Amino acid sequence: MDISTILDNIYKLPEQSRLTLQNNITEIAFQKGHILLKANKVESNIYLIKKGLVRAFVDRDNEVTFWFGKEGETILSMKSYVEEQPGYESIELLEDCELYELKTENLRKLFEQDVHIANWGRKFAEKELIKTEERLISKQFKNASERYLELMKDHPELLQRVQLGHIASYLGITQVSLSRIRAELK
Amino acid sequence: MDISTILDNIYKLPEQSRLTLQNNITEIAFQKGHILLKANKVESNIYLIKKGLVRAFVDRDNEVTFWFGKEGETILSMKSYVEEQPGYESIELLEDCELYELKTENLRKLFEQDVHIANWGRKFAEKELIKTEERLISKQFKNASERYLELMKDHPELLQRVQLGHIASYLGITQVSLSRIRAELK
DNA sequence: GAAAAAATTTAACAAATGATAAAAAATGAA
DNA sequence: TTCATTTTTTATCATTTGTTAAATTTTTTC
Repeated sequence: MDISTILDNIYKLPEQSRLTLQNNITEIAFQKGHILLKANKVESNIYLIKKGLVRAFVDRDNEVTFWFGKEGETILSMKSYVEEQPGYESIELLEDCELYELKTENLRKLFEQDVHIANWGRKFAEKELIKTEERLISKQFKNASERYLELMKDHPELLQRVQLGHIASYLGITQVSLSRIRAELK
Repeated sequence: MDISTILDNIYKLPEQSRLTLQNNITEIAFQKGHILLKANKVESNIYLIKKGLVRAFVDRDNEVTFWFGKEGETILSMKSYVEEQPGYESIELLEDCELYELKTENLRKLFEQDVHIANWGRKFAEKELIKTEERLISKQFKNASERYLELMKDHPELLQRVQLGHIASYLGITQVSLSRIRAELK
């Protein structure tokens, strides 16, 4: 996926501002299995996914996947990006990935200098917020089986690309529970 | 709570920008029980809470409370604010409230005109996003009893100000389960 | 302050999900 | 392909949470 398409999908920027932003972006590739961002670390880059698939997870007693990112989506440590604090999430590449890299520091400067880029950053946060809020509500309204069906409907390709252990974790259940749910649906 | 304090707590604005924003804000009061925002309606205002307490809820078969707002916090229909689409949430006043009112339309114009206000809007969304993401992760990591203890620790005053049915709903459990949890903790 | 209404707790049983272990299936490496 | 490893499913039993109904407590209204 082309960088200008990705940027425009978040918020349509005037040509000049888009080029300014693009000038701060470089391309980089990593292999499946690579840990791109590490928990408890202030991360200094954000990434836009040109190609590939990643997951964000938190690791306490058990490992909980709470986000999947695919083509067009943005990878960042939210705490690092927003508060310049160590984040709670790690990012693992589930496939070989081609990424666009952008230094948080540069982005912060652009936010101060260019009203359009500031609004691009605002729209990005707002759209992520809506997605997160919808997931929270879904979690509160629906049982595991309904959430699984919802995921199948909204993101069927994830089931092809991600192993079920991660899907189960994302849905907030154990892998055993997910297997049971899948068996009941047959 | 003073309007300039509320605005500055989100993001410290230069004097001039803060005054511009304040010039678009009026004060208004409503009584406990008033429904401030209605689901499935494009809302044209956002509110900052000077005094009082509100809840956001979604109403399908059952009613689910997914947010409480108190002094200093911002009330809005996220979908209306972000996408100018009908929202899924209603807002009910749990106490008599004094509010600061701001027209979404005016705010949108200010976002285009003033880079500081655009960044204020960005910070607002980013901070809400972190809070929502933390709740989602808490929901995935912790059982009901742990989430209750966490709420007691982080927002003890809510338990004084909100009836337990709403708290239970916020925690994603039934009121009966919450009663059981509270009994076990004694 | 008494009666009515609303909120909270308790109890009993049902359903959903978790934990552990083992079996089966799928994937990857030699 | 074949063997080893990883992933997924199945089975059993334990725990958590839900459902319904009734009892109790608190709040509101007259």
